[in-house]
Amino acid sequence: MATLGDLERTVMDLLWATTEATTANELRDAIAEAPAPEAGRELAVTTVLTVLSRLEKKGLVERERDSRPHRYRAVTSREDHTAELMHEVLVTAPDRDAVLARFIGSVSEAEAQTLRTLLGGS
Amino acid sequence: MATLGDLERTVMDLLWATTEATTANELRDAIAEAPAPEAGRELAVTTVLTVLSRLEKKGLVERERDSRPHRYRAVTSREDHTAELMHEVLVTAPDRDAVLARFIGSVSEAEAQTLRTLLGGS
DNA sequence: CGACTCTTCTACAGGGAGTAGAAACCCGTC
DNA sequence: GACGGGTTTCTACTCCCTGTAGAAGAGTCG
Repeated sequence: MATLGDLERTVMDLLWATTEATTANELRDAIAEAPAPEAGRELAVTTVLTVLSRLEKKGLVERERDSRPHRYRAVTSREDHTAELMHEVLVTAPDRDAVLARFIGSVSEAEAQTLRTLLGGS
Repeated sequence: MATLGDLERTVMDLLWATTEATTANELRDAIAEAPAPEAGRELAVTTVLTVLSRLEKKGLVERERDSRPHRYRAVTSREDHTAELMHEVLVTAPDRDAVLARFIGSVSEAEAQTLRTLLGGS
């Protein structure tokens, strides 16, 4: 299961936040001007590039190699990725129904309502 | 998010498979005689003890310190643990409803049915 | 060609996990 | 009360992942 480091996570969050393909330099700047938790981290652009390469290897990011400063974009949306992770976790247990039962117990009422709607009648 | 290594996972699987508190030696033997993936790994008992200590530190395992060969047991059931992990993953995304929508799309029909039942009418 | 920018290579430190030996501990027995 | 054998704790080492970045290589525009 692809687990992300802090910086990798930060980069993915930025990529997920936009539909535009982004350059390493733009990401570098975005990280520097980020809010609270990431408080102006002045990273070298090579650092960002290394992280992007690793994310690419993990299949989370793809790059446009032909545009001059390469541009990167997330392969899947954050929602797809998160849902996929949840599913991966789910299938690690033999008794999935039991897991789902506990899981349902842990979500808010609003989320439960969302689920009812999603699951439709029948 | 407490992510487990291979051996840690193997140990947890064994502890989850029984309600009995188990000793390091018993675990060592169980691993050696395990099926397919774990094909007879002859570990030193100290190795198992180290892993158990780490699992204890992670809060996944507790031990009976007073019984002579210490006995270990899983703190939560596999199902609880898995459901908790799923929830942790879910809350990493800002748009949880969207994640749930994707998630529902990824489960089997049988599981969807289970969810409908769990969520009850209304 | 030359200067500048961008990318790739290479490297290192720090931390988690697998693995286990050495040392310390506990208890029953001679 | 010291000895021996099983237990537990300490310490350590390796490997891999992640954060971090410099040095070297490559592409581009004048």
